Amino acid sequence: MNYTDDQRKAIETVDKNLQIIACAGSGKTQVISERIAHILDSQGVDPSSIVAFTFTEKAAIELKDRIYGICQKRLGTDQGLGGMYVGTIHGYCLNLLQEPPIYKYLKYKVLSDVCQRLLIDRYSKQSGLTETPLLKDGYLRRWIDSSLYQGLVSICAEADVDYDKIPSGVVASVEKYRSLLHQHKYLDFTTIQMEALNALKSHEELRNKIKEQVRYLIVDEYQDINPLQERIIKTLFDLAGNICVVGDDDQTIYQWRGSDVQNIITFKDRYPNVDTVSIGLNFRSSGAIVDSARQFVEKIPNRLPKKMDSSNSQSFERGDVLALSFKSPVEEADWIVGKIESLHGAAYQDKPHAEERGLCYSDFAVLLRSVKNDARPIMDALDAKDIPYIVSGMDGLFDTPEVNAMRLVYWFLSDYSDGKYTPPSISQVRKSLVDARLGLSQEQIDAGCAFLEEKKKLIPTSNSAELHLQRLYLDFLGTIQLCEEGIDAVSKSTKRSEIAYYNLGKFSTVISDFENIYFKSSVRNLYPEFASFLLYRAPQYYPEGAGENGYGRPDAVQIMTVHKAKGMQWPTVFIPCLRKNRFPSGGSRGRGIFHVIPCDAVSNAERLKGTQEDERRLFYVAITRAEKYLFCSWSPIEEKRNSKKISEFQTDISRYDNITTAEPPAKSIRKIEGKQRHVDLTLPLTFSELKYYFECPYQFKLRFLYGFNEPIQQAMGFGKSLHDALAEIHAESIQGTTITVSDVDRLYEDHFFLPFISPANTQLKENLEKAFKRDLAKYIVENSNKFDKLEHVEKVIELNLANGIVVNGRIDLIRHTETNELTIVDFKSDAEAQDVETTKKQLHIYALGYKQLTGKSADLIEIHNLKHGGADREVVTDAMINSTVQLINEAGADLRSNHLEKCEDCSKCSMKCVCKHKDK
DNA sequence: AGCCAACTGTTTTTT
DNA sequence: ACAGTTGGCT
Repeated sequence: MNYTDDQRKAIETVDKNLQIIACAGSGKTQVISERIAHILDSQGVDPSSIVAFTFTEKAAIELKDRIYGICQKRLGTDQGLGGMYVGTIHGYCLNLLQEPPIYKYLKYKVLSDVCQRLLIDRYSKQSGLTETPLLKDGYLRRWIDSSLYQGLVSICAEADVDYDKIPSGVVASVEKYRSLLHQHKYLDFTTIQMEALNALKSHEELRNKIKEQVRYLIVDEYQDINPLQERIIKTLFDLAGNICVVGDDDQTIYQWRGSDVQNIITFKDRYPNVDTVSIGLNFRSSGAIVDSARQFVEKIPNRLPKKMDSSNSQSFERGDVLALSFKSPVEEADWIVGKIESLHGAAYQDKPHAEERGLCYSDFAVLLRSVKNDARPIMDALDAKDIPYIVSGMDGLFDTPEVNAMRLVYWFLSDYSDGKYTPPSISQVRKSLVDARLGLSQEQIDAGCAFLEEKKKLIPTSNSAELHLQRLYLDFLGTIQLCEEGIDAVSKSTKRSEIAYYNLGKFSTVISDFENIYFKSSVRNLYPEFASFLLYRAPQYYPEGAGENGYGRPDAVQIMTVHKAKGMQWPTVFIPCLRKNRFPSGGSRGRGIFHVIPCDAVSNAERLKGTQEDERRLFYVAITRAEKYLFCSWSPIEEKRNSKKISEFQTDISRYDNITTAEPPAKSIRKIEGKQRHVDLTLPLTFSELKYYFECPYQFKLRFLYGFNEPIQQAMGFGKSLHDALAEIHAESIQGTTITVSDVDRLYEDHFFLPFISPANTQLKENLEKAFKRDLAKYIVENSNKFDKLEHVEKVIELNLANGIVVNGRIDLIRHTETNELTIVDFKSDAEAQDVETTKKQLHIYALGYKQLTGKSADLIEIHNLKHGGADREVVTDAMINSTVQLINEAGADLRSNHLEKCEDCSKCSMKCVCKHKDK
């Protein structure tokens, strides 16, 4: 590959600290990958001395893939590369907290955004929510201000905050929230980083471990780092000694979420011995687009100096870049769809000298400031012409008929009413089930209604597990004998069944989120709480997502926000709806965090409110997504007061020479056969996912593509507790500590945690406690003679297969036998009813992954049953491993083609309620 | 130019 | 829920 002088300098500067300013389309990922390969190659360092942070998990996968590719080609091997850390800061911090020498956080669970808000609301007083005073007067209110409070608790930890300026009531509330998290053993995304920073600063063992291991720190998207993350980076740098940050101050788009562009602007003043390289040649877009983008972004004051040029990899003809006005959104949408039709199939070269191909629907993107508010007319226009599209970010899961029916089901069961809503009758529920067009017969619906009426009677008095929300959901779907194939029968559109199942699966996820927090409520209270959640809050928490599921790349027009589009590119980009108050955004009004804390308590607080400059950077990101065709447009919405005027950005770009404000007369466009752009898509899988595929491919689909979940059980956490205790035993043994039966009580205190057990169920709790101590003691007695032969605990492996499949997993234990055979060990508590054959496949994958990581082959695999003691042992052979690899490859092919068939044996399957056929 | 009632409502990643 | 924008009216 040929590099420009600047790119080459960026790649080869490894002994000094480095700041790379990478403009849009400048080949940033390639340069970072090449630089990392260069470090490995020329410095001869161990891959595990490299830590690279990316902004998203998706970016991490892409970067890793690129590094592996280069190393394989250059060094002829990818051995050991799994030891490198390439991933998000969050992921790295979580690893720090859950790997030796820290054991405390093993039992902690990461709280998702939705669950965090549920927790805050459920414990509205203990979380500090309703005790948080406003600056004027009054307090934050339950349900209404919880998302504000969520923002507040993160800002307090993530921003540079002057606590002296924050009202003491607010400080006390945030402290209450943090102790609530600890009490329930939760980590939210902010706390992960906060605690990791504390550990990095004060845990000497951890500091030594990192100091020994890490040499090179690389931070991508450095402009979107928040102050807390910067503190983590600085602390790591002090231990590692070398840092390279990559970013572009012009593309800072997450400042409203706390990222601070000052980090990149002042980087060279804050770190020693820094070289700066600006890579500014744009290989993506035509000269006209790059010129326009440059003119547009140069109006921002205080930018880092940089040159921006186009390599002219796309030619420009007048008319390729337009800024148009229309009379109404409908007219605007119709024009867009017309343009898509006229360019569909147009001959296109992805790069100079590349083979020509015809443009496909997936080569068109519609980028919006607000999908929720502006996507509708465009979707309607695409629907009218039967053009496939994918929208991301639309609300409306709860507007779909099938989810609406399920919401009525729970509303009916709960009998929930308040000033605004009264519960539906069974006939309304029946009607909603009919309207959902799920292919149900009269008899099936009758059976379902009878089931509901019967269960409803039990709710006020019973606390049976049968009545927990998820159990009842699956039982109800089983009673009406729902099956995916049945749905097509009533509908002509073939996709209807997948969409309905996807939405119903999402509803199962909604229940899981809710029960995660509310599981211990009595059934009597659970239902009304859930009903009010479904009525008031859930609709805003969950986006409609059908369409983006699956592992394939559908040939469809993409409709998304500019934020989502960051890092992507298309031959053709539409940026419509450029109205005043929309783009640049008029901003949000109403109560915000600065009604709770004063502005001057947070340094650089402006950024959190959103400024014109931020909007300008966002628009710059939008236009630089286009390769050749860029169509900006606007139209007034007559009936909306604030939507009648043109965006100042549209006016601005209309002045530029290359931009044409009226469409030139149509020319004939040469069309050839369409072909989707080739992209190597890696397919990341974890072993726990793959396990379900091995059991039944359709079950995999139900769980991971649709989102169906199993009911929560009170004993959940038992196997995990044992597992965590074993991890500590082994890790401490490797350190030379002698572990004996006398440690069991301490291990019990540190690791035994059952998040869902009801306090009333003392019998179960006692039994599990005893089982925990007994199993652990038995294991120590039977195995402590081998504790001096351990090699690794909880070894992370990443298995890369030739066709882009990457399997992630963790090996419980690796040790030697008396005769020095290398053994891969896995522990099963009796509660985990995993089939032995499946476990063997798991260990074969681990054996292969271990070989890829270390070059060493395992001789044996060993499966321990902790309840009964003893272990099964088997010799590892190439034939066994090859047949497992074969199976994974088949799985990959099936996943990519969405060909996930039902298996024969449903007897043990917990998903059979939503699988079995009508006639069985 | 200044006043005021009517109107209106963003973006989302992180295990 | 609330506060900034808009546009009609003085």
